[in-house]
Amino acid sequence: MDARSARREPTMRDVAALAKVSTKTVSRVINDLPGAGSEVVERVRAAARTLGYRPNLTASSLRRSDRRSATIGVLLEDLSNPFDAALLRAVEDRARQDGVLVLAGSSEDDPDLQRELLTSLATRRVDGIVVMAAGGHQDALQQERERGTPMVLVDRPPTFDGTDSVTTTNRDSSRDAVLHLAGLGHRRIAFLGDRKTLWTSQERYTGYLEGLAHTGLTLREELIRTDLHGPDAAQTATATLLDLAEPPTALFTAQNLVTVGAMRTLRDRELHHRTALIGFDDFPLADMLDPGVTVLRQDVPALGRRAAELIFARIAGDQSPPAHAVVPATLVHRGSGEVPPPG
Amino acid sequence: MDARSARREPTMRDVAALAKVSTKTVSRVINDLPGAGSEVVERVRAAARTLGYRPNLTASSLRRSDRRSATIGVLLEDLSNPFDAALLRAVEDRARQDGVLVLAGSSEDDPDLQRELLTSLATRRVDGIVVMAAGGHQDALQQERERGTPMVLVDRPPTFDGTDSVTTTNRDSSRDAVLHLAGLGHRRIAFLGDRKTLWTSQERYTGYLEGLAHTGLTLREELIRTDLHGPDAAQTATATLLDLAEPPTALFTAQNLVTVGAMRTLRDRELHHRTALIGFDDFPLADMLDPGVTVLRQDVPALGRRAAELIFARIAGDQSPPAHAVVPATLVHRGSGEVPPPG
DNA sequence: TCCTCCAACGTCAACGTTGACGTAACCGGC
DNA sequence: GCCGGTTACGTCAACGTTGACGTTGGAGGA
Repeated sequence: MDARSARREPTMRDVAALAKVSTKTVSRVINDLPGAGSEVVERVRAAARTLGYRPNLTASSLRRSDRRSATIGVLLEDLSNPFDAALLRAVEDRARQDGVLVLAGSSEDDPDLQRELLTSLATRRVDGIVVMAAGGHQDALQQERERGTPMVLVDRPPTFDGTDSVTTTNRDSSRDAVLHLAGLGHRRIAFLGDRKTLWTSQERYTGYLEGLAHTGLTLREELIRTDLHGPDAAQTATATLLDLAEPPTALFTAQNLVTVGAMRTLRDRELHHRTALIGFDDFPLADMLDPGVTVLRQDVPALGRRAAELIFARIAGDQSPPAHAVVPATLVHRGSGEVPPPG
Repeated sequence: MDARSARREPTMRDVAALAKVSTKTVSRVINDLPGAGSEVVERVRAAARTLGYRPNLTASSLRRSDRRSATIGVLLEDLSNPFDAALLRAVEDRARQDGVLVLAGSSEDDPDLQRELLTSLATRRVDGIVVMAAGGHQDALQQERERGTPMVLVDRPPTFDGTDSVTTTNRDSSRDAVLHLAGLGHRRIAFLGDRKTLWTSQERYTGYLEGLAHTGLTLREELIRTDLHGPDAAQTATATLLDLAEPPTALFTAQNLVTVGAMRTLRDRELHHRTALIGFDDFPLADMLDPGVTVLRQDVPALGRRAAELIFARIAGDQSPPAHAVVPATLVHRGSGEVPPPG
């Protein structure tokens, strides 16, 4: 019960002394290496058990030739965000298979903070890093990569060469959403997007444009709202859209919280059954609302799994050219995206 | 771009050679210790910069007298669960202040898996552990604690002595919810609970009983449903309740997913405006539903912050008697809990 | 002038472990 | 009985860093 200083952790030397062998032999037994007789193995095991010996991985990885720390870093934007949390969990599940533990951090989408976390991981000599790149420059990531650290980018691709990535079909799926709305007869489809610096936002906007172009709709600048930071901004932006002389009949909200904000305004104005809405990113209870919210659902576990597979392949020494995996998002029809235009 | 084996990480020796000083002096400069002249400091800094030197924390912590790894472990039930994710994030935020990184793991509420993760953390010599104890025995936790590892339990208290904990007012808040419902005139208040092995479930059930007792309502066994594992079980359980000859007029759902399941059934039967509902644990969009869902909201960030404060105090050597912090949950009125009994 | 003291360095060993290599004992074969 | 090979150990040094403890030179005081 005392402070940890009270008891000293037993070392191989202690075990060796008790088992009356050399530390090297203890090492062999602990690591299941050949070169120890069965009787000695038993003696060492017994000694380790009675002392409560547990190997010191930091010492081990310092000395080992492969230098593995059996630890990887996962740098996301915000661990409390359900999207990020699901990603982390998927990576963790894969890591566990290899007995690897995960150091997790939130970059807050701040390149400086990300750089700090990156060096923090580096000083701990992690075997690899899975990272959701913060907006703005990726200098720190590139530098880390050029030092040879295995790295995989998730959700957003690298702006430099030679690094694996796993992303969602942001552009194609956004286009599909617009096509779906246009197919119902909507002609004035608004776009509400997140911070423009985010790659995903840009892609989804591009997809929106492609959707318009494919259906021969003209782009109306007044129907575009970007840089919406959180639900409140989205809520007021939606209000300004609905106040237009010719308001949109359908909304494409390119991010989770933006969708929520837009929904609030529609609901306040009792337009939720008369204005179509498709959101990017699924969220819990989207089906319980009235109408159910039609969304583009990302396969987050697949995203994480893929990223984990890639990083572990690189750690294992895979030298193949950089992979850029793309995981499809699917349109989930729940009602809000199926509201027809008035008239 | 090659494998990491290509380039060797520069060490203090390399920096020392370039700056023409001893490694010890480099150590002094890196750690901002006195005993290095300003000119030498500059030379060493320059050398470190040109070589891209970064200290090796594993070697450092192996050698240092305090043995700090500047890393703590956080073992939760499921990192992808929003509750757990918010907890992790709160701990991370506090940890960052001390330059400490967080090793995160999901125990799946499985004591064996938790034990494995625990030894994984132990071999990495983490400075402390924040853990959401898995149901069943806490032997592994107790053993780890008895070895002297600083430890704080969150959300569920220890079944052994001498360890800090942070929990929510499960019992009192549950009682308040029942009192609130009874105050509106409800006489048949059902209880729907999670796995009975969970301490939180038991507490919430006890609070329910206290609530009944305080208002002179008699306990009706047929209104109790426990061991509901996820929304589906809750959904069917709610159906059986509503099929009773004398169905409940109010539901107290003691967990997140149970609340969701109950809501689905109420909605299916179009009883959501006629049956009162209070749930334990808030969830996103609870206010967007119709009616808004009245919940007992736990202050998850406070829970995490408190746990982090406790663990860092212990790591810093705090020897005061075990603390058992309790964070209040608050009743958030949104409508579903304010539905009066029929008649 | 000499001695003390301190700042600014350096030397050495050790943290717990493992790679490289040494060695003694034993086995089978001729 | 000797030789080559193998098995089961042990010895030693090193991984990168820092604590303990030197050493040096110069400032300052008596």
